[in-house]
Amino acid sequence: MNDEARPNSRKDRRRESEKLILQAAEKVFSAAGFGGATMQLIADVAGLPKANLHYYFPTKESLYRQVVQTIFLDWLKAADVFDHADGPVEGLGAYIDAKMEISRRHPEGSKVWASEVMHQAPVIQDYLETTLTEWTDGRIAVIERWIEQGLMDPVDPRHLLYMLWATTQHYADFNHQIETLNGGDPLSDAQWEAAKQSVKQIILRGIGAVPAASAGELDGANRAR
Amino acid sequence: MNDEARPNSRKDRRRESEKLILQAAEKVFSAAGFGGATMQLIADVAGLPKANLHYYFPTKESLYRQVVQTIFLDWLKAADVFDHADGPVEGLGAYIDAKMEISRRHPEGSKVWASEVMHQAPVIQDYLETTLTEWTDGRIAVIERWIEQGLMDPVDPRHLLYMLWATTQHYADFNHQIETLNGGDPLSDAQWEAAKQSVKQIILRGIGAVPAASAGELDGANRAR
DNA sequence: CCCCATCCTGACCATATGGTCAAAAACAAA
DNA sequence: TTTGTTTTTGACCATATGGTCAGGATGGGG
Repeated sequence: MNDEARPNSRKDRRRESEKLILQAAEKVFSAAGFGGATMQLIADVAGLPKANLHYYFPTKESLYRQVVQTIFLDWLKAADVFDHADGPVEGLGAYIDAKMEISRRHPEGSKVWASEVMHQAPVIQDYLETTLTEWTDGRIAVIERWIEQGLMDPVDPRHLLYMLWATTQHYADFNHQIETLNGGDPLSDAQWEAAKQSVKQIILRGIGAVPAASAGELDGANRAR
Repeated sequence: MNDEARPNSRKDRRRESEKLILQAAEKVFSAAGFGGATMQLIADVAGLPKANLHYYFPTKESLYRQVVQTIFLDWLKAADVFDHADGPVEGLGAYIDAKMEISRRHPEGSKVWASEVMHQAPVIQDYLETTLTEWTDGRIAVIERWIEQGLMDPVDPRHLLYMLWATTQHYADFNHQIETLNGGDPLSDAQWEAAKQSVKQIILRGIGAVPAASAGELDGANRAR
């Protein structure tokens, strides 16, 4: 009976309830925006009485903050693939794949994030100024190194990053528009694959990316434009 | 005295009032979303009593619908540059320039549009299904012709369009994030120019675009990949 | 078995909001 | 000036919403 490691400790159940509420909240916030979302609707989606939400999250804003925070952390984690790569083809390719996958599997989170930023980031401004700024600076350094190594053309790293964010997140934030233009159907597996390939192809070609493998041989040979 | 052509006819004043309200509404909707916007705040921004808004626009939703509609029409008009071009370098280049300029001058409109689409287009779904679908199909045909003429690589036109929308609108929808990452300052003239150049360079290079001028000479010579 | 902390919830409250309305003001036409 | 129409607006209403609270249920530890 007790071979199962403490199935329902107090902390566990609390964590489960919080998670349930957070998931419902993410759905509702993503579908209606912060202003349009109601605690009642979130409660209905979670299958809990409204007062129960307020037991775990004292205010609507605190709940919203948690949702946005969680999304941001997931986003950061997925961005790690950037580092474990020797060159832009591998690094950016993996990054695009990872972000496209997120856009496909969790479009709600992306929408909440987009909405938050569009509204002047009222609750996560500090994240933008600290964590995101640091992360961005780090990635810019990586890209600049790739440029120096002749692995890609000299493009403004900042705008390249914006382009990566824009294109990948577009498939989440505007999925409704994309579906409508697709005859009302969600993208098929093949179509998602095509989307990934298109994005990777255009961007990697657009920056003149060279596989890191060939770098060892050529070294700085193709440094000049 | 009457050399001025009927300065204040009834219709004129009505149009002016409507315009004033629509502009205020665009600001507020863009800053707070449909759900977060209040008629009272729109009225304050417009400098009119709230009841007056309801004289011109019976409901909040009708006002919102007008705002979105106007934005969409502006967007369509700007997209015409696409047609008056012989090849991708000129056509897509001009299109990117035009959309970047809109993102810079009227980020509010772009945000309202993004918000509307993110929320499943509750009020302009019909536009997506009719006008936007037709416009998209037309542009896809143009791009396919360019590909046939060997003016660019064979890329999926649909995903290319999404990429154009995503990258250009990103500078409007996420302008707050971009400003934060820019040290809290808006992009300077030079930075906007750099953004435009980066986007154009990467995309045009990414699709292997060739100036139409060289097409007359080479014709289909470089058709194969 | 009892106790106490944690958890749950129906009922309730204060406020904000979209929208209405009747009366006044403005104004063009006669 | 008079008249009829359009426009303006303060006061008002019904409702929805975020949040509170007191009392009850639950369940682990003694």
